[in-house]
Amino acid sequence: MAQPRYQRRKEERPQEITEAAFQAFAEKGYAATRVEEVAQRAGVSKGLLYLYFKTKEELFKAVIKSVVIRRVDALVAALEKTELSSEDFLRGPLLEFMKSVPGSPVAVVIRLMISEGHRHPDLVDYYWENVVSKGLAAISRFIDRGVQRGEFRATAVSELPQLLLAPVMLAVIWRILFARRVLDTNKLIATHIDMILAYIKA
Amino acid sequence: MAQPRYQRRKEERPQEITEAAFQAFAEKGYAATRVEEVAQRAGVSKGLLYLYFKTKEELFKAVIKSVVIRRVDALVAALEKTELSSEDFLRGPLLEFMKSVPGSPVAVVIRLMISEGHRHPDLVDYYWENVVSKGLAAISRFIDRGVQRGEFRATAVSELPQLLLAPVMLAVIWRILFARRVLDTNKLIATHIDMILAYIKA
DNA sequence: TCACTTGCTGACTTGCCGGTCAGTAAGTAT
DNA sequence: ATACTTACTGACCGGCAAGTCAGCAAGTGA
Repeated sequence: MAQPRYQRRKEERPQEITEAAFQAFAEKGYAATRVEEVAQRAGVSKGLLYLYFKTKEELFKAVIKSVVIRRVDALVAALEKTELSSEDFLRGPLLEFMKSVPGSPVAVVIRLMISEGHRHPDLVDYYWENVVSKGLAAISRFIDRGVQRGEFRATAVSELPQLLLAPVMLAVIWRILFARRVLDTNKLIATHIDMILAYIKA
Repeated sequence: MAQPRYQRRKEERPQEITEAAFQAFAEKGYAATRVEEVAQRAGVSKGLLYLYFKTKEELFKAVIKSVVIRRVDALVAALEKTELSSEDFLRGPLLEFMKSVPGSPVAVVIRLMISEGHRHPDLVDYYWENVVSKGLAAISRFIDRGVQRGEFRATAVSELPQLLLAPVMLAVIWRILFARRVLDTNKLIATHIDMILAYIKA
């Protein structure tokens, strides 16, 4: 016996803490989550948390970044490198990606950004540069490529890639607000893609 | 001289206070707004505020309800009573309505609901029953009417009225997060309506 | 095994903010 | 005028949660 009261794990702590924080923020939002609770979930004392993160706000930023970083690049790469026809790509990989968002950590991040973005403008900038603008630009290029290949006709969609993502946004919000009310978000998104294609196909 | 220090205005106070609260919540969000600040904006002491609203939470609910109540019924009525062709109605009054949302108090309410909804489930229910479900049902009926009249073909849009509103949602979120980055939300919404029509027209 | 470094703990401090209430003065009735 | 009601004020209280720090003990190396 004489279980040691704790183990030293300098390397792993930050990730363990951000993961615990993500869980907590996802459930309660940022403002309503106590730092002490994050520490508990991470199996750590509050004091230690403050060794790794100077303030609660810094912890918040770390959480957002940890979720965001991986996600987008995969999508962008897929958009650039696919050898499918544009239509097949929209109906395949992109559709799957879009359907996955509302149930993913990204949805949590969106909620946090909407609630707390105001007070973290530098974080909004970061999110903009590393996620939103990259993603939108890649979609724009993808559409343009379709136009050049003669698969699509020239439409306003090229300059408004947001149009593609609109139902994803709605689905995310829906899940946040009305989790209990039924909405077939998959069908919503699939129908929307169908509609887009009907509109832009040459 | 001898300005009286205050005037008694029993009748007007509640509205004055909810209006001040709306402003404050719009700028800072609910959690970050101090009751004292709301009182100041309303030109009133904190104590008086607590005479009219039992708690900060009750004030919050009053604010949401005051914004929401008027709005939807007008839309629903317009959807039922219009004598325009379905296409003209979509391209006219409905488009105008949709374009107006991102800059209206409704956008603020949406933000507040997303941030704080979790902790006010009864408010979410209220919002659902009095706004969302009513509005969506009216749109569904409108589409169905178009189908019956032979203006539209039968599509999944009847069961997914959310599809129509998706770009409005995105525009609202965009304004909240990326106010400074340009997005022609009017064009976004107009193009979307165009697309919907191309998809469902008989 | 003993001296030493440092990851880690948890009780404490501090300041803020929702909510209270004793007192004050604006309006009213007589 | 004068007595009375009540809308309104603002100093105060209590609790809560962010952030601190003196001390403790897990690991390390000789």
